[in-house]
Amino acid sequence: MVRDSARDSILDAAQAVVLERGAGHVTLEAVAERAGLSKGGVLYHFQNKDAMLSALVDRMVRMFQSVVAEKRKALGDDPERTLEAHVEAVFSMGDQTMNDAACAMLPALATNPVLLEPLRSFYRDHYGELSNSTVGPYQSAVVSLALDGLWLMEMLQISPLTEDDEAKIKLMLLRLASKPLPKSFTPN
Amino acid sequence: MVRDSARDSILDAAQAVVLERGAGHVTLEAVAERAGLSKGGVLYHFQNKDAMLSALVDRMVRMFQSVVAEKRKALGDDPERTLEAHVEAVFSMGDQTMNDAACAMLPALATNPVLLEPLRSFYRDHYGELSNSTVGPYQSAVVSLALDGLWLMEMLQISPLTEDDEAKIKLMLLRLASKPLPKSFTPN
DNA sequence: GAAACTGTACCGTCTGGTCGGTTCATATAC
DNA sequence: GTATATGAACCGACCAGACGGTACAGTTTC
Repeated sequence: MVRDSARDSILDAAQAVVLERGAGHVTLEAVAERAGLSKGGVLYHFQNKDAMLSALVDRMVRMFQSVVAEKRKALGDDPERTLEAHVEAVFSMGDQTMNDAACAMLPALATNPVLLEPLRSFYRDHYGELSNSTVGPYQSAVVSLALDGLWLMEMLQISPLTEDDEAKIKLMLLRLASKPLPKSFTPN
Repeated sequence: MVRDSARDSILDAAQAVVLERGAGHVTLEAVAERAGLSKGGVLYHFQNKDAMLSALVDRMVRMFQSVVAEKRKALGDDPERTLEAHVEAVFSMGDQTMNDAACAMLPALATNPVLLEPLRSFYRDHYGELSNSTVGPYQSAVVSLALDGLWLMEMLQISPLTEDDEAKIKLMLLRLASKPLPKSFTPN
């Protein structure tokens, strides 16, 4: 994880602005002020606003990918266990980082959905890999969707789940990610 | 479902604008043009922009609640089967309506997260009810989170799932919503 | 003719983006 | 070792356009 300090501190500032004022109020001036420089300074580092928002999405996707890769490595780089790695990754991030992820995606979604392309491509790859899982594509999808649901809760800041709840849910998801369900639960 | 034709057609137009130009480009003028009247006309029906976005959220939450209520009734108004009703409701909506729901929430999220309060209150109630389910709170939560995940996919327009996939997933979720998992999957 | 509705003109503000500086550290020349 | 030059980082004034909102006049409906 290499940090270009100037660019990264601007992106950090942008996320902070999302958190404090909402995704629709991410202006160049607001970001500049939060980052401790002027609008001109921000535009020196990013060609335009879209480039900044795009970088925000990009950075977050890469970060998450690296966490997944790390967890996958810890599980022996077994393609059948990618889903487990995914579950581990999400829960290892914690609410804070999950919120950061939301703050990175929301401005892009608000101003120009095209900027979410890196995220879309990530999801395509991810769902593509799910067919390799021990538990089959549909059970995998359910687990994966539940993780996304957790993310949505964080994004809209409406999660009514306690940490204890989340720990229990993690356990259940880990088992659902590694052990096929009895036939009475599966389609066909 | 009572429709105040003028107000509702403006709200429809607003959702269309979200779909076509993105949540950040929902301006009074754009909505007016799409609805076939002028900005003044829109502002006659809604005190200001926030009121319009708020009405958008409100309408969607009420719509979804009524669908859930309908499905619950069809299942005999059994508190233990509320979760099943919820699953049925989500899948009965289809991609189109799910997308509409996203289009109703996104502008509020972008301009003023406070406007999402009706949605938050809905989720609080919903998760409160989950403890009554036959399948216990954690399994319920997993099912519910998966539904939210589906919604998120639609919201970010990144769902790589085919209709066939979704049908299979629905089946699995319905079973997970009505039959407790074997002990080997549950915490404790 | 009153109430409901719609259009038009306009104002003040905000925003993205441009552009011509300024600072300052480092490199090069002599 | 001093003078000159270079380039990266950044500032701040400014502009054109978009936006939310107001005021008010006109139209339609009953």
